[in-house]
Amino acid sequence: MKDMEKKEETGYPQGIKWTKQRKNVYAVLQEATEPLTAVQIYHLSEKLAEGGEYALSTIYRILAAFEEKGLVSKTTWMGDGTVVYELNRGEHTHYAVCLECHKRIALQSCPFAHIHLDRETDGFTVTGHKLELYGYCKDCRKE
Amino acid sequence: MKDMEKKEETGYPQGIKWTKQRKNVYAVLQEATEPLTAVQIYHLSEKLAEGGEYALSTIYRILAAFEEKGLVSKTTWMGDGTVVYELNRGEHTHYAVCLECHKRIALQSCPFAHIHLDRETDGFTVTGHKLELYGYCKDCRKE
DNA sequence: TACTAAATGCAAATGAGTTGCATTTGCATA
DNA sequence: TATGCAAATGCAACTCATTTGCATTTAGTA
Repeated sequence: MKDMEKKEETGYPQGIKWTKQRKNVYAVLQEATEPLTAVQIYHLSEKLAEGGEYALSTIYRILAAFEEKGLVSKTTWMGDGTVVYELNRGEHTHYAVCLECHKRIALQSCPFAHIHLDRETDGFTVTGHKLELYGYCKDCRKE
Repeated sequence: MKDMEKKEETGYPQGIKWTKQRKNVYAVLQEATEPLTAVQIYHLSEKLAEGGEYALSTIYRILAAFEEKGLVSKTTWMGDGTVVYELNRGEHTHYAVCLECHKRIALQSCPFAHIHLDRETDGFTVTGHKLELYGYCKDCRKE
């Protein structure tokens, strides 16, 4: 009871069992500047753990648990279907993907910010969207 | 030489070896009203073949070949990463996906038809895009 | 019609992700 | 602080989609 405040001080969302592997996965996601694959998260977490070996299946279970709690969102790169995870920070980001070098460039703003998407989809209530642009980045652009 | 015209009469794009399995895959794709998975194409082609058994690996190889020739485009449903194939008909279609029943509703038009997407992505030349809307269809909408 | 490179079938391999089960561990409570 | 148990973990085996090597067949040409 008296530890209630202490628990909140941890900075971790409540209502989850905070094992060391979960803490590490969470830390990895917080430091990430881009969505990551499960395998990337797995390697980065093991690096944080220094010597501790993790089971990949545990990473998948942790990510599934985080997703269920609304902590993490799971998406796929549209181009190739790669599944990636990122911390749910409230905003959403779209990417432009270079067809040559496969680099991803985050768009500063969502092109739909001021567009009503639901106009044409009669009967359908739009709650979200995903967008990916394709083309060539300035390094790969053919001249 | 004298068969040149006959070959063109087949209606098949030239420059590819037209085996019976390729003809069937092509026919399946032409009849399709939606992008299909490799396994769906596999079953539908076998149905067309009436008794002839196909190797699934052949279907994958045919689809890869068609894609390389620019005949087919391979994409993924963004939501779940399912890989699907469709004939390259020049136009592109976006879908609204119901989060409840997973039905896909094709949008009649592309919201970007008259929007310049490249404005904000300085240095990046946009050549294409993918969009998926999420929400609830009229049957599943919560009231 | 015969030849050859490309296409096919088959079976085995790969890679991502999942699952069952025995063991370990947060964390709530006594 | 010690204790108990539900939840989390590790491991290995499994599934599912896709790929690959290799021997055989076949379309299209010379």
